[in-house]
Amino acid sequence: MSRAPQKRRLETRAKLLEVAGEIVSEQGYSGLRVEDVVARAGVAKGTLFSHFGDKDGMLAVLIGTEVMGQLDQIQGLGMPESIEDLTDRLNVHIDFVAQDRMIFDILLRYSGAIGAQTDEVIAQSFIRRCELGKIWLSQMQAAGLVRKGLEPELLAEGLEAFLAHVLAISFCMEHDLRDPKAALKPFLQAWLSP
Amino acid sequence: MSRAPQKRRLETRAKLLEVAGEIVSEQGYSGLRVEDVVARAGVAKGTLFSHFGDKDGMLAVLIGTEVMGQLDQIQGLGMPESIEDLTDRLNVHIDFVAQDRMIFDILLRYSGAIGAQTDEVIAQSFIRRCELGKIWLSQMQAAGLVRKGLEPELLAEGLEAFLAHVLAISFCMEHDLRDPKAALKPFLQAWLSP
DNA sequence: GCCATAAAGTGACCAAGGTCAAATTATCAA
DNA sequence: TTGATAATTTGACCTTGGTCACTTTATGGC
Repeated sequence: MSRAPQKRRLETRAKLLEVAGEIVSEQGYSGLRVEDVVARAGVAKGTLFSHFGDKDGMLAVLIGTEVMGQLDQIQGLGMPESIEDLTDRLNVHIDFVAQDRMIFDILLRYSGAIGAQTDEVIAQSFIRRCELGKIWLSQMQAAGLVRKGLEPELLAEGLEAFLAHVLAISFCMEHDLRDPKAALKPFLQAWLSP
Repeated sequence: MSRAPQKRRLETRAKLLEVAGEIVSEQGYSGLRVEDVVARAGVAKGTLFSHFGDKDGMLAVLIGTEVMGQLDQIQGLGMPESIEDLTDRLNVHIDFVAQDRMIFDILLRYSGAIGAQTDEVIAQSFIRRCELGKIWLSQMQAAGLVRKGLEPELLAEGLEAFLAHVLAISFCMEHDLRDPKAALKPFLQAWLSP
């Protein structure tokens, strides 16, 4: 018979994430190397992979946690009171995604069906993110505004794809993020009907 | 002063793509190794990287070429005559994207702004793909049908993201694929207005 | 306390993408 | 033809993510 994950394992996991977060804040996501993480955390390489599957898995948790933290803050403020307010909040995420091309890739890869399966904490993060997306969308219905002066190619592309992602996933949320198959039909109908 | 790329270089490039295509058809995209490609093509590793930058760059050209070929075929048939016809054509792409998770990643990464910069041939491919997406969308406005029985997680996810991609990019096409910034505002307005 | 068993962690090893200084080949002017 | 220069290719070497048989540590029943 199997036993629940023990205290030590949870501590190791937390330590790995803490160290990874430190390195990211020092050198950015693209400067994050598995070897550095395990060295600083004082564990072996295999340990990291036994916790997160692969490097991207760990990044997904890191990024997801950061997004989740933002959502907690933003949602704690209640509904947006103006377009400017809404735009500011949207920009938090746009800036985050624009930081590094990798962030968007990881978010996309681990969101939706697959992301929801990997980690319960992250799944909740994405679900909340999608709920926020819906709120934003309904708020934006009356406006259609977005911050001007988006700068480099990276930002433009990240924004474009990020929005597509939010749009797609906000429809999945009408049904169940874990079952995009079931969400597909209403998604198409809503989009394709006049 | 600089000289134009010479015959030999173009032959080497063509050989690499030909060999890579062979290996993909034998073993799928995930079975494609740089070492195998250069070995079969009879060139050194560095040559491949000097041509395509990285492995994904070569894959983008390969996949882009394949997509472009499909578009040529499909567009050669003229406008779809029925929903079934349209659905069949859409399914060609869905099946293609569903083949391998990697295909979608590459398509996404190299499409849009960045894709348009890497390779003129590929840029044309994406532009035509987006044009076709618009045609499909206008055709589907009256119907909202899509093939049932989409099977594994991979397919569902690939489809979801693929659609999001088409949706976003079809709006970019209203303006200029190379300038998603300019396309963003109308994209949002069209989507968010009642 | 002691043993059986499961959980957690280890680190040598591998795979495969990517780099780059040096060698080779092609081109052109004199 | 030949020397200078640019284009192209080479392959030894490196980096880094990822694997897995094995060791260590914790837990629960007796």
